[in-house]
Amino acid sequence: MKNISIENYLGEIYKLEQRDVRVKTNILAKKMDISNAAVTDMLKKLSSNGLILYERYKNIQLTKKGRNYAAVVVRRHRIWEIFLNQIVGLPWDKVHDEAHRLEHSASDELIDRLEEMLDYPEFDPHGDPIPGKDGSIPKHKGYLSLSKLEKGKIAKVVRVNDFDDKFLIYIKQIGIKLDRKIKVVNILEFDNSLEVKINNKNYNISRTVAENIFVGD
Amino acid sequence: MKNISIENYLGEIYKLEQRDVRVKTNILAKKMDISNAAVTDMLKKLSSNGLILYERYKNIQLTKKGRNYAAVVVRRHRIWEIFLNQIVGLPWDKVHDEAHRLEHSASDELIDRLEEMLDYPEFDPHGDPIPGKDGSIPKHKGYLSLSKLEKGKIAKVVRVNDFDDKFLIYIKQIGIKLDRKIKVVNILEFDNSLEVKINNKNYNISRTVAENIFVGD
DNA sequence: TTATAAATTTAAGGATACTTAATATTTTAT
DNA sequence: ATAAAATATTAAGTATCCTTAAATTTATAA
Repeated sequence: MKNISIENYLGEIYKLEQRDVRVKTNILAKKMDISNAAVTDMLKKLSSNGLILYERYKNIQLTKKGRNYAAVVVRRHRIWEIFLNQIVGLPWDKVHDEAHRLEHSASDELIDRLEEMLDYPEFDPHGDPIPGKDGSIPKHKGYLSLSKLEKGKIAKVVRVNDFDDKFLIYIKQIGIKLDRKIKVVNILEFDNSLEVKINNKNYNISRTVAENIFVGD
Repeated sequence: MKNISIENYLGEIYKLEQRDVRVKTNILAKKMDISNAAVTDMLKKLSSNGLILYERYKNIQLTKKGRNYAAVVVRRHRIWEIFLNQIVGLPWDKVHDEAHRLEHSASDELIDRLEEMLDYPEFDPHGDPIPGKDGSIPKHKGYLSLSKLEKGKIAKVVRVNDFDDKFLIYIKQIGIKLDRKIKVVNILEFDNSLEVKINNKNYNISRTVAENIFVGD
């Protein structure tokens, strides 16, 4: 039987590693809203199961075995997200939590069937890649953060960070969605915020917001 | 947060009550493949939560509160079953187990959305009724067990018991599905088995099989 | 450099939902 | 009616995954 707790830890670690974040007890505890002590306990368990490399007080890393398993978990999650968005019609900002609960419950056969229904998508509704069965990860072309896009340039949104519903609701409200074109009109020196043009309207967005939006060709 | 274990117990008790089966420790233990002792423990908990009426060594019964909650659980399960069967295209004999895992994970909003997509169905793929939000239970017309149908009569299948995949696979293989017409050609005295006509072919089915198939007008 | 802050781990303990073994009660068959 | 069988409960214990508090280690900043 699937160990839901282990799967959740692996998924979180995997997503952090993908973003090149150093994975530490503290971060995991905050992500999962549990105590640091609980995380330490579980890290020992993951380590003894050969899923992570772990030394006291050091950063942790997935082993090959751990990464393979984690990719399966993340794959399930993202396929559910697309399914809920495209087939069921749930809005962008609702699919993450729902998929998080469903991701441990579906059989491999069901996930495969959903993937088939969706015609083998490469990216989920937030632009996050769907790991293949072999663990391979699709890449966006010309990928960079909106906060790094030069003044005057235009690019299209290919991914947004999905860890905060309120953020998603906010950017949806100003017209940001996948494939939408954005122009950086100006970068304001005094607070580093950006003036951007979306759908022919100008908005001022904070640097923090821009850092969580990613564009590509 | 939902207590999955409690929900599973309530669902099982509810389904037994619907079939007018006396609900006892033993039956629950077998259904859920756990020890009698574990069931006794949980019955005390359900009782102290006001979900069942429980006295040592006696049959148990859902309270109003317990029945309302159980109806929600069963409702979720059966809506998932129909969704998996009709929208996702899973076969008859696969949907039960899959739905059982998914039934605790979906939000109320998702269940409502699935129900809407399915155009508010009354019965699941096995013919079991979907409890309404108010706990009301749709009824089949002229409902009775195939084993009670008189010799020479024809009726259509409206429900089959779903507690055994192998049973479902067997009856599917001889052409039995919902709305299919069945004629009782003969009842064999020496073993009470039935000769039935399905799709213009004759089959001999055991009394046990017939008892798990239900027909109506 | 060193004091302080932050992060991490250890220790002790709690809730949940199981287990097996022993005991108690009810049911069934003679 | 009563012995045997079946069922149910209690008791003791386990695994999992959390908690808080105290101790340890690492990082930061004066």
